[in-house]
Amino acid sequence: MLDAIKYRGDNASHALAPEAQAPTQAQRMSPQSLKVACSNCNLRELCMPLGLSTDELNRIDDLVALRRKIKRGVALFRNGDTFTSLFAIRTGVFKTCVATEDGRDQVTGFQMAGEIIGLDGIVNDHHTCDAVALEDAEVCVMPFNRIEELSREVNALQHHVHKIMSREIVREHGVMLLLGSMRAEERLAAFLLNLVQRLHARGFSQSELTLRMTREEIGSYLGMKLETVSRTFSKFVEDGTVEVKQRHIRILNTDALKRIVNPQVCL
Amino acid sequence: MLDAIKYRGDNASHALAPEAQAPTQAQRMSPQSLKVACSNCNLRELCMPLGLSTDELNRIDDLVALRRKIKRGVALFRNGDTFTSLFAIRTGVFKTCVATEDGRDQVTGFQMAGEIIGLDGIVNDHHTCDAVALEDAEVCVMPFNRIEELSREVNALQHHVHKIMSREIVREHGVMLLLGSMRAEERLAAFLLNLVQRLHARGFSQSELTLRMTREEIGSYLGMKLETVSRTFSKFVEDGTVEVKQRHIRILNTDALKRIVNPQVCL
DNA sequence: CGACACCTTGAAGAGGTTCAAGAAATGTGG
DNA sequence: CCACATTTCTTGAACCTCTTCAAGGTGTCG
Repeated sequence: MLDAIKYRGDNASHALAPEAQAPTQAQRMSPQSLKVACSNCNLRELCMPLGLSTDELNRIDDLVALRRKIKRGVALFRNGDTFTSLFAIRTGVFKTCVATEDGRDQVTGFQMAGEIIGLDGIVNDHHTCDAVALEDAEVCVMPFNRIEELSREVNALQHHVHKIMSREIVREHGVMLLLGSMRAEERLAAFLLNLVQRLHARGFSQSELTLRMTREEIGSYLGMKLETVSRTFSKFVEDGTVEVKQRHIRILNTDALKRIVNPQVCL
Repeated sequence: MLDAIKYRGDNASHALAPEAQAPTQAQRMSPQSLKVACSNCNLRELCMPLGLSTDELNRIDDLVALRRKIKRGVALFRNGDTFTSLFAIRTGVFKTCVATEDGRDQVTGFQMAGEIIGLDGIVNDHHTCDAVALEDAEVCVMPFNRIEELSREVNALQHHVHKIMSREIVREHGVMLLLGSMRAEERLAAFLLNLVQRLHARGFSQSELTLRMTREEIGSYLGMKLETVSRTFSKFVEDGTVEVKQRHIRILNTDALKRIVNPQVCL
């Protein structure tokens, strides 16, 4: 499903241990290169189209108006906020969530480096969900009118924007499938496999990960109560499928997880 | 949520009783106007941007390569099919559904006149879901490369495409909320309210509708078994909230349904 | 008119929730 | 740096909603 992204970060530990992160490339460079520049960004392959000419690349650098740092727990945008920009995540993990009028809410996704958030705001010029940083984070702010302008001129960018939105639609189909037809164990197994796969695509381990979200947030995303999440983790531990130390997870048996998600095919 | 569309069809009964439908405008017109033309289409306000110049309108007419009739039960496209075009529904209702490898499937939506399907195919040039007609239907086929071409030149079209995709993302957020945090009664009530609202936006009754899908399909969409759908309908009937005669539904107490969906706010 | 798909209803059972209590980790202020 | 408050996580027990299995009814179409 997810494109096979070959990404080698210069500091592959940053998302697992961001607090211990070395200075980023931009921070280390000379003043003039402090200018925001997609063409230099080590996440380029994740959020920008491939195969651009140098001219096109230079123009795309103008897409990012500024970078913004978001402290853990703070919202990048909230339901009702005026929509102006899309955001490309540079570091950190976000959750997005929607709410009913009577206060229940639902996490609709967890987003990490290279992913784009804010697409929900385009329809009505207002955001319809909250995006909250689950750890200190940094995003590139891309004013949407600039995106539209530039994508009229750079075909690859235009198509890239369409693909990003389509990918989000397809991702949500997957979540609907999960919420509509899977049982607790299957949901959590699918969740873990998805997370670890995305982290792996970013240069991290295939078997170890640190959750950036609470059991309650996982539960909200997966449509189950936090107690059920906890119990299901415990069951996986009993079965010897994973090791759980609070938020640190080590997957001991990937195949077992896959079998849980897809009983028929894998058995 | 949904735009307040003021649409007056010339034959307001067609979606409720399509088999008794009078000839469409195009069918009645002289040969030269048989050419597919958005500028003439009585659904234009639903699927095209507003406020175009006549020049722009004429160019948009070229978007639709052809119209295609789909018999009830037949797929417009299937998971795995090569993606080439988006489809604007002229008449009829479709369901879209995704499937796991081991055969379980999940209805991801029901689409009706003026709505656009096929967006899932953009990311990987292949469709990832099936779109099946629930009754005899007709769609406008819009090759996606033409859409991209033209939307580089017509800003309103470009923005319209973005809005359509964003709207779909927001809609799916709503479904996730439903699947993740509502109970059976709430889901079915929300489903009925949504359906009747969309039908009303198309010129139909606010209180009566004919379901085009089976209990099983409703159940799949809402993440519940067909028996539970049936039982929940029966409960609504007992409570005097709706009248159910097979697939014909009459809503007797809209407020009661709203209260079921939003207990706190409405009580 | 008979076959088939679809819908309804009942009874038993499973899976997940709710409520409750305690343990572990994390953050804060002195 | 430690004590305390707070948040987060785990586990148990009772309960409830929805599912499963089963049977019969209704409607539709060739």
